[in-house]
Amino acid sequence: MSQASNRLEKRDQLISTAFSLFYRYGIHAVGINQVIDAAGVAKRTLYHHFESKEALIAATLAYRDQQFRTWLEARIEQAPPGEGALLAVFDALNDWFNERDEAIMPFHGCFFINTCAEYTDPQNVHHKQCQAHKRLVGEMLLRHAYQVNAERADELSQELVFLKEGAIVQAHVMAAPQAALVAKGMAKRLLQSYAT
Amino acid sequence: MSQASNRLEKRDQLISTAFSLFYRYGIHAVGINQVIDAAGVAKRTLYHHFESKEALIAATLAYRDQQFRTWLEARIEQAPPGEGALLAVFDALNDWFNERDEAIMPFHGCFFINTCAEYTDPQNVHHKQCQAHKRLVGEMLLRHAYQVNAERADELSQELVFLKEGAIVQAHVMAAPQAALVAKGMAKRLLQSYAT
DNA sequence: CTGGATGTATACCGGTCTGTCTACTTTGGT
DNA sequence: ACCAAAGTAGACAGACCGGTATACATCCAG
Repeated sequence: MSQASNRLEKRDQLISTAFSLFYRYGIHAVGINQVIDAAGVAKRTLYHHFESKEALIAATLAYRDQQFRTWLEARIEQAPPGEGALLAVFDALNDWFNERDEAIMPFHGCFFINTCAEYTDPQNVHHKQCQAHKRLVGEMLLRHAYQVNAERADELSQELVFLKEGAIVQAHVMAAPQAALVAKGMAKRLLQSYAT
Repeated sequence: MSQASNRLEKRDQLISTAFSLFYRYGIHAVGINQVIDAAGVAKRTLYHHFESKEALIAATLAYRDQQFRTWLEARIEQAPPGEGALLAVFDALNDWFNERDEAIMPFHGCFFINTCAEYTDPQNVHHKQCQAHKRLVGEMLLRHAYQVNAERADELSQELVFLKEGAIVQAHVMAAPQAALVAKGMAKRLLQSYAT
């Protein structure tokens, strides 16, 4: 057993526990005491690793950003490049919504949209961090859109983002896990109109 | 001066004040004391009209549901029926995002999406109330979609809802008020493919 | 003209919030 | 073997939470 890392893992333990609680119950609704109890860690330890709750929130957003983009990138790479890759996004969403992919379970909406809902001011630190995440995901789609239609890649990827966000909201708010399939159908027709 | 209604208006005053605060800062972030201070009302008065904060939240959601649907309905009715009405939705969104319509200012995202983000469990009372609102808005679109393509009205309205939700999220999270125009462009092409 | 509904102001209750502090233990690299 | 880093448990501070209680004022309908 790696005792050495056991110590250093406390930080990650706190982050992943905080993420699970924030994601499920919302950030304001979860107190620091809940986090440390669930993580099985002393309060002092939390404040050893993080200056404040704000810092923990920032770390949680960074953690999820990494996890989510790594997951989506992997799902896309398994598909054929170009159109296949872009449609694979919606298959990935489908598995996410239906909690069929362990790597990204469970589903309680988009953590970043949810966080922006709690910090509605676009100038807010956390809101900005969510924007940065969405920008990176958008750029990911853009790279693949480039394979489909280089001249209109910006347009195409932007429109696909709309379908993606719409699907996530619909799946969460309406508890409609089939939303990804509707969005995929729309995406297919969109791709046809962009085919070169 | 109508002193009689002055009394009865306190309830509405509380609701509209609570809405403004909840909408801007999130529900969990706003305390009951903030609400009564902003409304200029005694705490006893709040608890005379509402059993609890939960009850105030419910009333706030009902108030916004009414306000929003009345506003959107009016905006749609001003446009020619059928396609015009459906496209008018996106013009309305455009004015909302850009805070050009006093009747619906300001813009901090969709109150119902935001509330679902704070109460992620679809079984939660408030989450369900948000679903009900979205269902009513969806039915509103459905009625107009029926004028465009009676056989495929369900499909069409559902797809327009995706564009609408996508636009709202994009406008809020990315602070991109032009999102409504992108969505309108997509909607136009969608309507072409549904034209009878 | 009186009584009940609605309002005011303010103190209070028990609990929880973030964050600090004390005092002690475990661990691992040098 | 030793010391700094990282950990533990838990009390504490001061603010704020939702909600109740007390005591009194205003208003209007029967």
